[in-house]
Amino acid sequence: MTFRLIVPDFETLSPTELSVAGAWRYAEDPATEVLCLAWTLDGQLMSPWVPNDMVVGAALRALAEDPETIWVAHNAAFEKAIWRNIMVPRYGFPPIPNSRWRDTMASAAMLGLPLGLDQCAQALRVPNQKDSEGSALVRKLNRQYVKSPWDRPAIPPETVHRITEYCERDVIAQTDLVQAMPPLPPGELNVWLLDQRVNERGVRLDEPFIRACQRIVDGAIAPMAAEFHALTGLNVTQTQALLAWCHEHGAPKLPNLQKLTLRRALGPSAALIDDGEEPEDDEEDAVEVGPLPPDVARALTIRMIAGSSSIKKLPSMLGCIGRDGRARGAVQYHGAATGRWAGRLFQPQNFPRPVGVMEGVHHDPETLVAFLKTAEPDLVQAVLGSPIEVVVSALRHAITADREHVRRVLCAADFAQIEARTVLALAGQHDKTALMASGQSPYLDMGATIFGRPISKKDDPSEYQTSKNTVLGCGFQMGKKTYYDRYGKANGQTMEQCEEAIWAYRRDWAPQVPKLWQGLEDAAFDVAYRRKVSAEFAGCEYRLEDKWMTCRLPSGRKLWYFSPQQCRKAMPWVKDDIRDAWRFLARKNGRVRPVYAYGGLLTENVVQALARDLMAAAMFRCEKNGYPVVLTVHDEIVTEPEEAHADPAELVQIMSELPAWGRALQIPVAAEPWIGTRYQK
DNA sequence: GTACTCTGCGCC
DNA sequence: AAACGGCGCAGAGTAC
Repeated sequence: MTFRLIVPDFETLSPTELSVAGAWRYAEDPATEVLCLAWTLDGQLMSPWVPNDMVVGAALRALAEDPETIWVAHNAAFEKAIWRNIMVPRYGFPPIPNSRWRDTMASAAMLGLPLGLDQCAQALRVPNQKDSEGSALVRKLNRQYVKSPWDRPAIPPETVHRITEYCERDVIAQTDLVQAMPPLPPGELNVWLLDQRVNERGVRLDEPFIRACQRIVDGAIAPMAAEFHALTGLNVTQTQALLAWCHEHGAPKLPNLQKLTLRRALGPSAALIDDGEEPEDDEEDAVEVGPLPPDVARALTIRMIAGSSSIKKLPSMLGCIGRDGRARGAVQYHGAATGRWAGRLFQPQNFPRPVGVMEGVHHDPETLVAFLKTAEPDLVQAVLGSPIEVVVSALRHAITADREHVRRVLCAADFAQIEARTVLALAGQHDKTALMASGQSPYLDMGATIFGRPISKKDDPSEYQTSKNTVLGCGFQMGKKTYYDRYGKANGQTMEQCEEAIWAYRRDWAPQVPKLWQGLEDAAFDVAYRRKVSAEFAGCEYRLEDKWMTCRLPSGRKLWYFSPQQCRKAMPWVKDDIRDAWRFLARKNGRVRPVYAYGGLLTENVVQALARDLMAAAMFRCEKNGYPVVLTVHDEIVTEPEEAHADPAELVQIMSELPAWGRALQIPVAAEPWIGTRYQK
C-alpha cells in the first residue's frame, strides 16, 4: 500500500484578523477569500490552484477523496478550517477526514523547536529563503480589505501571480520541513488527533454575558482613567513613567509597580486583592515606606484596579466566538516542552480565581451572571463592591455548557497534587505515596518531621502552611534562598528555619527524591556530555538521536532536548565552583535559547511530562465514556456531557483509572470534581 | 510600520 | 553543599 503525501498551502484574503479570530472564525467569515492554493505532491511542486480552476481542481478533488493520500500542513488547523468552511461549501470539494491530516507544527512542538515556520526551518537549518516582499504584498492587500471590506477593488492579475509565487516558495519550505523532522509516533499521533477533536468541538462562550461585563468595565474604568490622567497626565499602563511621577511627587522610591509592592506601599487601608504572598524584592530588603502623599496613593490605587490585565480577556473572547457561539482552537498541542497543552486566543488556562471582594462570597454562578447581565456599575458597587474586581472574579463563568441544542452541563475534575505525588512515586518514596493513597494529609506528616511534634491544620496554621509549601515546592531541588523569598519571608521564618525545612524534606521526609535528582543528572550527563550511547535511571532512558537527546519516559513517550552541547558552568551557590556541564536549546517565546541542565530541572521535566501523560490517558477515557473534553488546564479536565447522564462521581472514576505504566509506578491519583452550567473554581 | 525585548500578571 | 519549573498575553519602549 503506497501512501501519497500532499502538502497544501493557502494564501487568503480577509477583513478578519487571523490572530484575533483564530483559524475557525477566520474561515467562517463569508468575506474571507482564497487567493490561491500551492501544493506539492510527494515532494514535487504542482500547478497552483486558483478559484474555479477546473483542471487543477479535478486533481485536488481526487486526492481529497483518496483514502491513501495524507495531507500535511504546518498548523494544519488553518488549512483544515479553510478547507471545511470555504473549499467544501463554496467550491464543492469533498471533506477530508481528520485521520488523513498530519501537522509539521505538531512535530516541531514535540521536538522542542520553535513553532513558527521560519524559525523552525532556521533552527533545523532547512534552507528557506524568506520572501519578505511577497508576504508584505499579502499584508498590504489585507490592510486594504480591512479598510473597505464593502468595496474591495479587484486584484490585478500580476499581483495574483506574484502572490502565487510567494505561496509556492512557502509550500516548498513546508515540504522541506516534512522531511527534516521525524513524524509523531503512533501514541502521540493519537494525542494530536484527540487535540484536533477537542479544538474543533470548541468551548461555548456566553456572548451576552461577556458584553455585559465589558459594559460594566467600561463604565467603571472611564471615570478612573480620567481621574488618573488629571492627576498624573499619564495612562494607567505607563509603568516607568508612573514610577518616576511617584518619586517626583514625594513618594519613596518603589522597586516596581507589582501588585504586592503596591499593596504593601498603600498599607492595609487599600481594600484590595490580598493573596497572602509578599512581593519579591530584587533590592536587598524591602524599602520601608511611610505614608504616601494622598495623590500618589490615589494614583497607585487606581492603577491597581484599572490595570487588571485579565479584563483583556473580554475582547479576546468576543473576537473568536464562532457563529454557533463556540470558540475553537483555544489550546495548542504540546505547547510546552514537556507535552502540556498551552493556551491560545483568550488563554483559557489562566482565568483569575475569585479573589478580593469576592473571596469567600459563594455565589451560585448563574445568579451572579444573571445579576451582572443587567446591573450598572453603580449597582454592582453598592451590592458587591469594586465592579472591576467583581467582573475579574466572574470572568471564568463566561465559559458555559450548551443549553440550546442538547442540554449539557460542564463536568470537570482535577488531579490532586499530581506533581507532588508523581515525583514521590518515581523516586520510589513508597512510604509517602502509601500515605497519600490512604487519604492522609502529607502536610501534617511533613509538619511533624519539620517541627518534631504533631501539628494540626486548625491549631498550627502557619506550621501547616510551611509544610504544605515544603511538600509542594521541594520536589525539584528548590534551595533555601528561593524558599525564603517565596514562602519564608511571608511567614516570618528566618533563613535558618527555611534551611531546616528544606533539609527535613531532603534528609528525613523524602530521602529518595534527592537520589532521583542525582540519578537523572548523572544519566543525562553520561549521554549529553560523555556521549555514552544511552543511560537510564528510574525508568527514564536518555539517548542521542540525530540532533536531539531524548528521554524515554516510563509511559513510553519521549522528551526531546534539542542540540545538547558540552559546556562549563559556574554553580549557583559559590562563584569559583566551575564544572563540566551540558546545555540544550529550548523554545522560549518562539525563539531558541540555551538552557543549562541540572538534576532538579530534569526531574521536573520528567514529572510534568508524566502528569501530562496521565491527563492525556484520562482525556481518551472521558471521550470514550460520554464526557466530551472541551478544555485541559494541566491538572484539570473540563468536559461537557449531556445533563441526563452527567455524574461527577463517574468522572472521578474515569480519571482515577490508571494506564498500566501508572499502576506499575504506583502513582496514587485522586481527583476532585465539580458540576454546573458554568466554568468555576 | 515592523520586529524585538522587557515588565507585569494571570494560571498550574 | 545542592540549583525558580512550565506557559500566554498586553503594553511600553527601543531599534531598524
